[in-house]
Amino acid sequence: MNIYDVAREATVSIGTVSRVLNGGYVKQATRERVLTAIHKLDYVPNSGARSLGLGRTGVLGIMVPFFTRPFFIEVLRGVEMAAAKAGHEIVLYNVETDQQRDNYFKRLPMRKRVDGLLIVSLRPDDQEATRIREAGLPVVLVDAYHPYFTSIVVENTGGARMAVEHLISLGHRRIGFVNGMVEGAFHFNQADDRLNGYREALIAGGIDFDPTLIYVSEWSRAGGMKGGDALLRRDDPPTAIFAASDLQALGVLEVMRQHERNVPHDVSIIGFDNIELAELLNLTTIAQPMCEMGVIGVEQLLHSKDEPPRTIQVEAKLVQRQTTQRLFMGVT
Amino acid sequence: MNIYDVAREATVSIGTVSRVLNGGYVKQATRERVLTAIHKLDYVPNSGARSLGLGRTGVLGIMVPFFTRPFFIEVLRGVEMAAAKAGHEIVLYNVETDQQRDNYFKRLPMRKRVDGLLIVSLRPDDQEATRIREAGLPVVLVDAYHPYFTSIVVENTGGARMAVEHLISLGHRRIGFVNGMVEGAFHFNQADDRLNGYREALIAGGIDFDPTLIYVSEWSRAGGMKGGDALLRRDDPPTAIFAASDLQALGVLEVMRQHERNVPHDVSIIGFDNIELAELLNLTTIAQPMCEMGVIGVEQLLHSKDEPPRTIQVEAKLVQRQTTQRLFMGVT
DNA sequence: TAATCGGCTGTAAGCACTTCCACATCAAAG
DNA sequence: CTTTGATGTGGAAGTGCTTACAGCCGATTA
Repeated sequence: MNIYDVAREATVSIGTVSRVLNGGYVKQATRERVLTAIHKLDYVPNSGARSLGLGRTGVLGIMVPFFTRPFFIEVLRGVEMAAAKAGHEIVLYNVETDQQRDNYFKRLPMRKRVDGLLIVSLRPDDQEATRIREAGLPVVLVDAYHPYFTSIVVENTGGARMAVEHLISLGHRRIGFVNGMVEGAFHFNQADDRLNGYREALIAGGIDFDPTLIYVSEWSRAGGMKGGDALLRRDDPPTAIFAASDLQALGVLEVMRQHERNVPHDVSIIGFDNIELAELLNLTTIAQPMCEMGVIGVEQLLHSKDEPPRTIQVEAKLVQRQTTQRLFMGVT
Repeated sequence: MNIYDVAREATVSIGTVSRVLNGGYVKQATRERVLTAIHKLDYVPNSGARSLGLGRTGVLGIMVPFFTRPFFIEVLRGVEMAAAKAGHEIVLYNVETDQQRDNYFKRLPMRKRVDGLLIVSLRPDDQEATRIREAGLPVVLVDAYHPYFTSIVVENTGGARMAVEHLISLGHRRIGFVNGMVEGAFHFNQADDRLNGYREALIAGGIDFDPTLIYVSEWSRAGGMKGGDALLRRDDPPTAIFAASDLQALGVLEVMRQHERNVPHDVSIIGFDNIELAELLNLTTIAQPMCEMGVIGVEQLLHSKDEPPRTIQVEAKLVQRQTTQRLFMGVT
């Protein structure tokens, strides 16, 4: 079942069938004959051959680490929506190991399996970036930054500052920070920015920056638990904790519950991301428009072919819920 | 940059290059020359041309409704793991509307873009099934059943029975059921099975089956809230509620909290699925091996080409947590 | 020395499309 | 009645790969 069968059925040439399919001069009567034949034979063009002739595939790749984490799911949701709307399919490249990451960065761009590649939370090094650019594949980064590519990031520094300012405004002065870590060679670079925001807010609030109040862990609930635990065991545990992601914040909450510390009475907690669970558990957090970032990413991928790369910064917003409150001063 | 360039660089024919890539008789010295050329030119075969010549694509399709829901994410995780292990890519076909569903069922199988298609929680009607089978594309169903295809399902009836038996064993006799509904024309058929399990358990426990204790809603938290609310407003609200999915159970929990009913003291709640959130919120539930179902699905897709379709039933397990307890008999 | 054989390689024919080019058709214009 | 131009159409080349087939070479065998 191929284009020749259709051509024979409709008594036209394959060129005409192709023109009906792709748009081009075809007389109305002929077009209808061809369409009838297509319908009758239940013909659907072979997409491999199509992309070979066309030079494009109609497929967008999305490369993402640990795609089951809520943040990535939300981005993915945006990507899927935008891609579907534009008539593109998406293939998922999940990255869980350094090897996978390197492998994808090395081969993916030149295989021409996808028309464009969206890279989430992963940063190519300069050599990889150069090769990708030379391969000519459109690439957009989401939640990551590289000067060679259009990048979509939330205001990480500003968001973190906002979180800590919020805590300071509530009277807290000993503020712990559970930051995210570089997992393998994935080159997350959000952690640095959020650390800067944390520091800036402290300094602006006239509070000494104390590195021992910082715990660096995986971007996961388990990671958050480690951080919460470490901070809790101090002689002078912080009265408030800022976690670099909601998932980590949930881990901190969990630890507080285990140790029977009341949140927010004994300790205030604020996260970052505003995943669905945050709402469910009433977690105060800094929201970033995750889904929208995916949408913007796809739009950039599709509609800004030859424009120079630019960085699009999206806004972070404080979402106040029940896990932060004014510091209770039993004794000054 | 194509296979001819490599052939020229290595002073061999394209046939030899192809043989190096795909395995075949090539003298060691020649092979090395070719590999050097490939490396030097940074050559990666064009996958469109490859699949055209090869007749297969190395891609698996996964068709799934509302993929962001936790259940589907878990299945997807299994699918991704198994596909990656087998060296296949996956393309995601998300279904949110009847139109998308029909469209995919109509065209997907004959486009040959994928080597196999995994359909999750969606049931083709007989006509669609016939066309798919005739197209010759391997198809496996997960969490859905059709006699034409290998299907992987949890023991829905048994699981539901287990849930209700658990409640009965705790002394409950007025047991509400928030079941899932058919959303659009998606033909979920789990709801019927779970209803049967509910009924069976009641009858076995000598309890009258009361249809007014059943509320049918979307498979979502919002749906669960509606159900919980409806059951709560009765003159004789149930002392225990079984929800057909954890997401719905969470909605019920939410409503109970809003109305200041203590769970499990005032009312016991049990869900179905055992999503990650269930553990987080201490929800008693019936676990189904979601991730594993995805893995099995892919394995079946890849390794059981010409075997007759069969139904693989996986086990459901009761996971007791904190949302169910023995009925407190203030007054008999 | 000639026949045979296995390892290795080049050639060319697919695979199923798209698209360029040339040519045909037909109406309006000259 | 011829020219022009727009509209339609068929044929063929091109897309980048796989693989069947035939042929070559050197070593083994008769």
